[in-house]
Amino acid sequence: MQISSRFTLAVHIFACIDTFKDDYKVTSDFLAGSTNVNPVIIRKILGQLKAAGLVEVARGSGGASIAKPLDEISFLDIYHAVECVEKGELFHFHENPSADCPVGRNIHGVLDDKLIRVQKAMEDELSSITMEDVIQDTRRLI
Amino acid sequence: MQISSRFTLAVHIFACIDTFKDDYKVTSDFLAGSTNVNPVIIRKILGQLKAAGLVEVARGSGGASIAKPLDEISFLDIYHAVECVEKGELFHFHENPSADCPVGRNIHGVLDDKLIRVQKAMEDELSSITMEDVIQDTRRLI
DNA sequence: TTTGTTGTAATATTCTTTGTTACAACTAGA
DNA sequence: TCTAGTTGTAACAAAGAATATTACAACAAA
Repeated sequence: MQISSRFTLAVHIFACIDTFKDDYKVTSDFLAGSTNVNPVIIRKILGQLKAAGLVEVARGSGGASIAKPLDEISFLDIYHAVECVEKGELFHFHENPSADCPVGRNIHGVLDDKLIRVQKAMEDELSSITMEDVIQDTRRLI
Repeated sequence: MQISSRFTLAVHIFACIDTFKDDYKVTSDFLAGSTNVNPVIIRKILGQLKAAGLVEVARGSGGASIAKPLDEISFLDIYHAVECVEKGELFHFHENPSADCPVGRNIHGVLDDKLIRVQKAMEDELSSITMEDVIQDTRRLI
């Protein structure tokens, strides 16, 4: 399985808010148009980003804005905010290895630290990329 | 979403084959018992590992064996063999960003290389761990 | 008060994973 | 050759997750 598109959606949302902040009120409908994703999904993601302190959303009057300097918003912040992976565990372990088998009994003890190493390598790379990088590349391309 | 349990299952399968190779015929039923997973699922994974040249499976008489030295079987080999992630793309990109929006039009151009960097960091770490490591730790614990 | 928006619930749809049943093809050994 | 046990695979079921959709109350600004 792949990591939920909520992640790329969230990055897209940030890019839109920053790009259009001076010219448009960036609402969930506006973002739904740019991403081609249902506005309710957008609102849910905005809610998660808001809960993580990454954006502010104007209830009633409408519109979203970015709550922090772009270089302080890393991909890892976004990834955690939108909960792409349950309980923070990248690998789905088979649930009930047999306790009667020497291998089944010890497979968690053997594997867990290795899986965490892999996950950490990925998260370290995520934390090295920020929305500042994305916005600079976006401006260059537009 | 998490990475399919086929990955941890495959590692478990290798550990079982190596541990029990001298004392038992390691069949899909045997492995189903150790992992607590349906034997048909086990056979499907064994089929994928066989297609990747990592194991041999005796049709008819039954039983699986490991096809290569343990230190030449990396987690990345296994991960690719069992196709945990479709098309090798770790991140699921939202499908149809709007071509009418400057951001939607360019989001792939901006994001793709960054996502590949993250994926590569993970795969590099996967390739640094081998079944030899797993077997040594398993023997220590048993 | 009107208008447009957010937050959220409820439900539907689609997709993927995993489980299950069934059985033909196969191999070794009696 | 026959038997017993196994693999490979198809077909289908069940469960779970992601995403879409509809609906509407709460809200804020003009």
